Amino acid sequence: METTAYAKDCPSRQILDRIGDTWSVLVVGMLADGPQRYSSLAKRIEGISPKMLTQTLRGLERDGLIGRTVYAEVPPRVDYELTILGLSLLDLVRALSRWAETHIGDVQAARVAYDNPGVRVSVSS
Amino acid sequence: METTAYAKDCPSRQILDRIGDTWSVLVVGMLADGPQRYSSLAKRIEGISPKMLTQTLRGLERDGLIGRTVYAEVPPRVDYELTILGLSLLDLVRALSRWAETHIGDVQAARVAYDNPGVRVSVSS
DNA sequence: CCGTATCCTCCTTGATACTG
DNA sequence: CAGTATCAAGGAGGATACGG
Repeated sequence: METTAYAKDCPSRQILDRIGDTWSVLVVGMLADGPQRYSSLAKRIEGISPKMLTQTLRGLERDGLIGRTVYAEVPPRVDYELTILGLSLLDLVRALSRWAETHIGDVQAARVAYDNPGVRVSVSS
Repeated sequence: METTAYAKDCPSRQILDRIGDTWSVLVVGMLADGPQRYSSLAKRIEGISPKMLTQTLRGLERDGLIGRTVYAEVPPRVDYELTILGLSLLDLVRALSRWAETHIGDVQAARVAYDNPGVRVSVSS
């Protein structure tokens, strides 16, 4: 029952959980372009609901990956930006992207092979 | 509705999905020690159910990350091992671990700060 | 403008019993 | 030994209406 003492404490798992989260990665990617407001992020990240956007931003802020600045203006204005730590994570995400772009071909080929057992490529007779 | 054209096609997302998966990472980590049988993995990965183990192994196999070898013996014997591609992914996972170990302190400190607003560290008066 | 509150649905996972 | 089949439960996420 108590199962995975591993999953909870392990630093890698905590980071993986964040990095494995779709919206978090997208938000960090967007903020790579510079500080942005809530509404800007909402518009640019297609398909995200206010609930998920807020939830994602709070999580990233809590982990010290992004900063949140409230301007005392009317109408209200809130900017989010990457922290140094967030920029460092961005590097990591980009390393991941590089790996993905390099190897996705192999993965997809493997999938095709797995899904079509016994089929030879480009051999008709 | 159709939302994220992004999420589905993007190579990064596909790899992230795999890497973000707890059991997949654990299995890959176990196989870093060399080829192993199903039962060995089941025993060493605490808390995993046969269903999830099989499901995870199939997924990794389909993506070309691990190989599966069946020996015609009695009792049955099946070995799993990392492929070259799987070893490459292992490198990536280790890079992630390194980042995590390096920065987890910052993240945890940020969390404490976030969860205890206004509290100053080590200042009692 | 920047969110929060609510409801609801699906999907993943877990537990467990069983088979080739 | 190496899985498969089945069922139930929980939580993550989407849609949406409303508040400061």
